[in-house]
Amino acid sequence: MMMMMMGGNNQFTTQNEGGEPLGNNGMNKSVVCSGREGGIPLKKGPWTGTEDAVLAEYVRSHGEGSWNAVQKNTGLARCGKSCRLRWVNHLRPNLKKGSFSPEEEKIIIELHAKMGNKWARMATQLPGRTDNEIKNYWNTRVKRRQRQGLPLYPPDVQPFYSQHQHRQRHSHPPSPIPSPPPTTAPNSCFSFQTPVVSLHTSNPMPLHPLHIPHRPPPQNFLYNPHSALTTPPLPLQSPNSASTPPPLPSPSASTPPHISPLHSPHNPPPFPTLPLINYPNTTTDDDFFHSNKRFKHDRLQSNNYSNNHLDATSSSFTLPFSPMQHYSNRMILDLPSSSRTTFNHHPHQDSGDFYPLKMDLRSNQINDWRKLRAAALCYNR
DNA sequence: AATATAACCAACCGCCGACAT
DNA sequence: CATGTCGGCGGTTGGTTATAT
Repeated sequence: MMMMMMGGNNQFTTQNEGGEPLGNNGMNKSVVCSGREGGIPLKKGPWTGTEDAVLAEYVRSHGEGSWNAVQKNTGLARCGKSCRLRWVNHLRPNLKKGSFSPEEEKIIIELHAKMGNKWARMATQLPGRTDNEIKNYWNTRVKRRQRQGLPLYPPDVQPFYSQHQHRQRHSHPPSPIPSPPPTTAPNSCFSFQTPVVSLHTSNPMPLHPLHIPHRPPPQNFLYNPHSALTTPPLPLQSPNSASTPPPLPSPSASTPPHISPLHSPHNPPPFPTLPLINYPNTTTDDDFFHSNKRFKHDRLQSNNYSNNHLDATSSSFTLPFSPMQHYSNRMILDLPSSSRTTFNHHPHQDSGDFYPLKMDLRSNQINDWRKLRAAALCYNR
């Protein structure tokens, strides 16, 4: 418990005697997962390692799907949606972590040019990557390119847009930036709107790296939830950008120009917009990325990661660490995964491959998360 | 050293379609 | 056929960290 208080972050799990969450974290808005199932108040916010272990063990035993059964059968105070998301984005095997490789980035750009914001579909083309990762990457890229006044797509990538828009999933504009309603402006400027396309690729979903059969409902193993605290939110920032680029020609003669919600003769964009493709003298992606300090840093981290971590494609290794054993011992640091602690972990001394207590640290503070995940999955295998 | 900004990331929300009842 | 449930998807939010000023 003392270790919970350590570190550069003052967020830590607090709970009362019954394990009822006292504090909240920033994610804790209105409850979408009904908030309470079977009398157990559902927890929100960052996952702890213990919760991860419970979920991973459950999926290992019973297979994917029936996510709502997780809470019922394990006592894990998470709604089915949350369990599924956690599994898909963090716990399932063969997930790649770390920065995207240049090749992956190129693929993402090409895929986005082809299919727009179809993150899940794009993820099927990038083994080990999740739609959330791709989405985050793209959104960051959009912001960065906009701020830099650079085109979203490199010159060799031509966005391909369909004849008509797909259904709009939401009534509100899907833009990360407030924008006027779409118009029929003939010229296509940089747009945050989803350029939905007619997909030529009907690639089937690749086989799941870990084929987990569905199994009948399980025996229960109960779990005691915990909670997290938070800090107040920060104000949003408005983007600033470079000069307005010249209008672009339609991507193809057979397809109508992409309609930008940011550009209209009647509703001029509230801020300069970017072109969808590059101009002759603009910086290429690679130029930009390699002049980007954060990018270099990420590459460095990525290299370190690949040097210090196991092969992402490997899903069949074992560790002395057993998450469930750890869980059952209840000798845990059940910090929320948003918590930071000065955990005495030395990446260059990992050769011992023993990870005490880490199950209950935030996932992104666990350097060898893949090992941890694999350990959870390989337990008792 | 302190503050501001950018980038990254995890997780939530609402909507939708498929399916069961 | 209507309704409810569940799982999936895309958009968005907000916390944390790294870097710049």
